[in-house]
Amino acid sequence: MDRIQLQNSFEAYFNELGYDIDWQRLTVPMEVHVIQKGDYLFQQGDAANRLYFLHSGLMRYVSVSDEGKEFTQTFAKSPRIIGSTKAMVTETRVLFGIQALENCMVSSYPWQAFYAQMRHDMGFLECYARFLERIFIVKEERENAFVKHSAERRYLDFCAAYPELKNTLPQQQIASYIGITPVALSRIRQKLKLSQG
Amino acid sequence: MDRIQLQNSFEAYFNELGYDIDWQRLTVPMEVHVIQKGDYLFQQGDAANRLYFLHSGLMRYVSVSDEGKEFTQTFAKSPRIIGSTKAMVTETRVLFGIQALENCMVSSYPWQAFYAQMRHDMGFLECYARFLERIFIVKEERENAFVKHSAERRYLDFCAAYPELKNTLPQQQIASYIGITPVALSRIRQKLKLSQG
DNA sequence: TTAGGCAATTAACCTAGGTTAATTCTTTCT
DNA sequence: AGAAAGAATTAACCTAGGTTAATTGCCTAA
Repeated sequence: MDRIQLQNSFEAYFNELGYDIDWQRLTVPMEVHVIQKGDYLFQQGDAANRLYFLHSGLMRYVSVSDEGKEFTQTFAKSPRIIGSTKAMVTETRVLFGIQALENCMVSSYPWQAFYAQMRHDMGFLECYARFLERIFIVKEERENAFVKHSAERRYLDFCAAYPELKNTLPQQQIASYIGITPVALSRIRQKLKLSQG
Repeated sequence: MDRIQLQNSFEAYFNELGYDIDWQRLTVPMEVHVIQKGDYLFQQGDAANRLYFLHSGLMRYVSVSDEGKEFTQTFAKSPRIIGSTKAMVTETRVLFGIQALENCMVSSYPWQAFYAQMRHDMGFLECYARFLERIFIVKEERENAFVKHSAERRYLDFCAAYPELKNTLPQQQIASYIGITPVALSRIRQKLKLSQG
């Protein structure tokens, strides 16, 4: 994939929402990142104030607590916008890293410059609003799950939501997405196996 | 407060962000709601697809689990936009109710009609994006708190974030915001009292 | 003024999930 | 094929917070 193709598929991702966007405005140079499985696009604590787009591959958002425990906030499957909205918007350091679970192809723009050019485009603004609405709703649903559901229920929900990841991902990562230890996940799986064949 | 004043203070809230908004576009009729302390603006399960604005008073977002336990998602202090972004945007039933903790004055517009008129205004679209960015970041911070911090730490954070509510709110509500039972909160307070005067 | 009702505290007991560590199962590397 | 490293399981024990219930304190209404 060359730069033109990357640029095209980035634009196509937005255009699919059906808004009219004038991409001629955008002259900020795009960067390309090739991330090998296991490596990080950026690490927790970096100044990652860029808009990233995942062209191919699978990544996860992972943050580490003071006590050194990993928590997986999200799995992100291409094609998709990725990055930290908070770090982009508030120019603060990012609270999680993004790690490649497969070899990944990513492109990016510096957000401030990108937004300065695109904010004059109504179609883009609406797309951006749709994007923010969506990620907000997902976060709210996750808050809901953590507060109201048991670990077992969260595991079952994970299996339903990501049937393809259920068998390919190491269980440590699944556990850290659910918010429990690998030991506890193993116990839960054991229990489920016994109770329903 | 008459309707004109309510309309003005609603508009002023947006205008303060510094974007230029042409409110002439907005012809959808505003509704006014006076909610007595303890009553609900809307209940969990309602079709609350309106944009609400809290002019005066204090409210909380409260959702009830299948087992009948209350969870307080947010406290909202005037002046502020309130309501369910998810219910507005996806036209689904709302997953929480909004209860008045003091007598409250609220105005509202039907979101679909409101957005249909205002989406052609760039200033409004940018305001809306700023709003969505902000509520997303808050949700993300809360996710973070639930996953990484103990109940004790969440209580201390609550006290720091809402010093004025700490003493006026019944402890059941504080507990339900922190995500624990009133009994557990009482225990935590006891422990803190002993350990540091 | 007192009775009734709710909020908060305290205590005793229970449970989901954490911690540590030993064991087995899988990969991968040579 | 065999060794070494990592992933998952299992078991024993621990802890934060839930549950139930009794006790106390506080407010309100007759």
